[in-house]
Amino acid sequence: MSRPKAPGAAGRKRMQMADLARLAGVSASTVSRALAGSALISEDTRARIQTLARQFNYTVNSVATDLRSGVKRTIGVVVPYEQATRQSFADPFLHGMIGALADALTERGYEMLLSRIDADRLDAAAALVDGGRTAGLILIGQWRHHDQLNAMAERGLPLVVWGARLPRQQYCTVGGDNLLGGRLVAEHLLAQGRRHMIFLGDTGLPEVAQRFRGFSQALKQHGITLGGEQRAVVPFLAESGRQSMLDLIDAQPALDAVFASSDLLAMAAISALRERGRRIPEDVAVVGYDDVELAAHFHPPLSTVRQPIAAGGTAMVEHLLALLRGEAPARAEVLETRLVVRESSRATPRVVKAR
Amino acid sequence: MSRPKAPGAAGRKRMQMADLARLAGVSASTVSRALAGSALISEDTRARIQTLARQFNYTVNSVATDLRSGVKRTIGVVVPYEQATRQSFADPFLHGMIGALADALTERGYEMLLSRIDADRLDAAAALVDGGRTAGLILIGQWRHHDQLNAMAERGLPLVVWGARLPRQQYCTVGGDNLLGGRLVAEHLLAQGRRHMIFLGDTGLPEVAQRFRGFSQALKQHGITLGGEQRAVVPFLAESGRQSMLDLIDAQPALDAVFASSDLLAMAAISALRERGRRIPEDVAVVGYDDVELAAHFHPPLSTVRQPIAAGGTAMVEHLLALLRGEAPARAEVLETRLVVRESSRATPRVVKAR
DNA sequence: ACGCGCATTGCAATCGATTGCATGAATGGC
DNA sequence: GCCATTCATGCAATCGATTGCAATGCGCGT
Repeated sequence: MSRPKAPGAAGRKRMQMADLARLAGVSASTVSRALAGSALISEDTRARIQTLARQFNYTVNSVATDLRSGVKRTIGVVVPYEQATRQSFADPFLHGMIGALADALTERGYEMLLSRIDADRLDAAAALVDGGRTAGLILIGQWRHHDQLNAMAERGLPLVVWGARLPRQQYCTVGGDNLLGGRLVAEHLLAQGRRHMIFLGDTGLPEVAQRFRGFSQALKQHGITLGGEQRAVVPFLAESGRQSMLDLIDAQPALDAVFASSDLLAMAAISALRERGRRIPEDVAVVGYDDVELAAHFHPPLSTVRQPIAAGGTAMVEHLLALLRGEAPARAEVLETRLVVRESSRATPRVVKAR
Repeated sequence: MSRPKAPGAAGRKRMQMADLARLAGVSASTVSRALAGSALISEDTRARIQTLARQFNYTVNSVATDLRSGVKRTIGVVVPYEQATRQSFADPFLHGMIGALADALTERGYEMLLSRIDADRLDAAAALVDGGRTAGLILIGQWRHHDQLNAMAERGLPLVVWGARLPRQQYCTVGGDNLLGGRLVAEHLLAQGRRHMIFLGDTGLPEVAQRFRGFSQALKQHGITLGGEQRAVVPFLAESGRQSMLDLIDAQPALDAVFASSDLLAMAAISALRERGRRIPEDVAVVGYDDVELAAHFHPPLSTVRQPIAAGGTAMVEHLLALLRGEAPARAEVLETRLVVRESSRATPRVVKAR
């Protein structure tokens, strides 16, 4: 007797295993095994039950399954955001990363719970695992709280983090070679004859700090020292990047190269440079970081440091699943990192000024 | 007796309510009520238990809670992808939308399960609800399967879709006014003296079809008819956009305006136009759609049709929660849609040719 | 001193599945 | 034709919480 369902309301009761069992004239155990594809069930019973299930739109309640079986097929992907700047989903890099993780998880039969948390309380993410909702965590970025991440890992929380390799690190990271990335950019810009460099990015974040270190160390080897005034600490936001760049141009009219720690910042910087009448790359060379999809279609096409995002997503998922299998945690995986040179930093039609 | 935990392994058993009850010297019922903030529990018992819970990193197992209480605090956000083109996360618009949804859901105490599905089997998303994992669904885009969405809604599935208002629609949509958007672009381009227009986008998708209709209808009112050769059916992918644009330029050298159905396509088109030596906007005006963050920082800054993404995210969540409360479903909400004119289509320094 | 009411707390059933073990039917060996 | 196997299925306990109802203890009025 199918009672008339309330018009459009959620009044309809969902069918459950016992109902299907009744329909099939078997016990719930049999239905459970049949749908799980157990070898204990005869071929025709299984077929009959599966057909019935499809007919009635029945799907096993995975909440109950998870509870009983104890295995979870959901992974928490955590995107921190800074309270102050509301910075978070702004950067296209993040977008690519989430897509890569979604792919990797889906392929392996896992679901993805996407969660935003305050970047100052990374450890709040632990509630997703403590509360039994997810089997493990993937955190995008270390932000300013290496210590919190270490504490979580020491507590035995299955955790993989996108970011930089750091001293005394207890958790597993996957990331690019930021030191190398910075160095490559420095060498490239030097080879183009640039001398007055600017660095754009928040060096309070480990990855950015390493990019800066690689950059400035390589410059120093060539006799160029980067002072504090050649560096603007800006969050990964287009508008801040543009504003900082405008200030820097006014303060240092001689600048002839900019290394931005993300493509978004690089594009914003280019926008600002144009406002001040600088030509790219003739007057100023600009290099970004990440090689997001749009970088190639920007004008001028953006030189940038490429990190293999898809491979990164896969690596993070693999490391996490290994952790969940109880394998010993890898400390850090460093992915291939290389410079992609496009128009925004190519050639220097302008004569290099004597120093 | 805390057994020594296997080094870094997942061997550690999670604490549960009964354990905490033992520690506090009360029953599990009391712990449950105390943590839920029930008025039945005395103030000091509650405080004692809550302190204890914090001390031991105890978090109520929400899988068990959901099962028993029947209320779910998780919403499925579904991002379809086209098998053929692997198109999905590519468009920055999507990125903004996911961010807006994450914000809206988090604010209201819901979690977000992000799921990718085949755009040809939108109804596969129903498994998230049928399987009890999520309370309802938010689908981004109607793609080519209005019928599947109707069937899901008729089945009583709590569902809200981002997209266009369509005839005989049984489900709730939230979206911009695509017809108006298309018309605004047409009128703007005409006002700039443009006459040879090109439309870029996959008109197999309802939203794009409406943008095209608004665009071509407005043109027709001004005596301009858009033939099939003035329209390229391309997916939302940068590389396809660029390639189609190159072909169009070669086939129709006289073109002086391009309306792309997404900012990503517009940027790719600009990139292609430049390759062929066309100046933007002097030779060709380009207008995009969405007003993604980068549009303003592109070169030249991109004219585009703006849809309020954050408001859209909030609206979708509100409609879905209303559905879950059993309220009568709204059929469609159409958001404010307006043209943002920037450099890419501004002015026409070139003398308008006599017709 | 007794009974009543109120404020707390515990017992036990329940949510919807999974799974070890027991059971019953069919088959095969001798 | 009877017992030992094998195969398929059912019973009942269980996962970790929530919640209606019963029980306890206490204060207080009379």
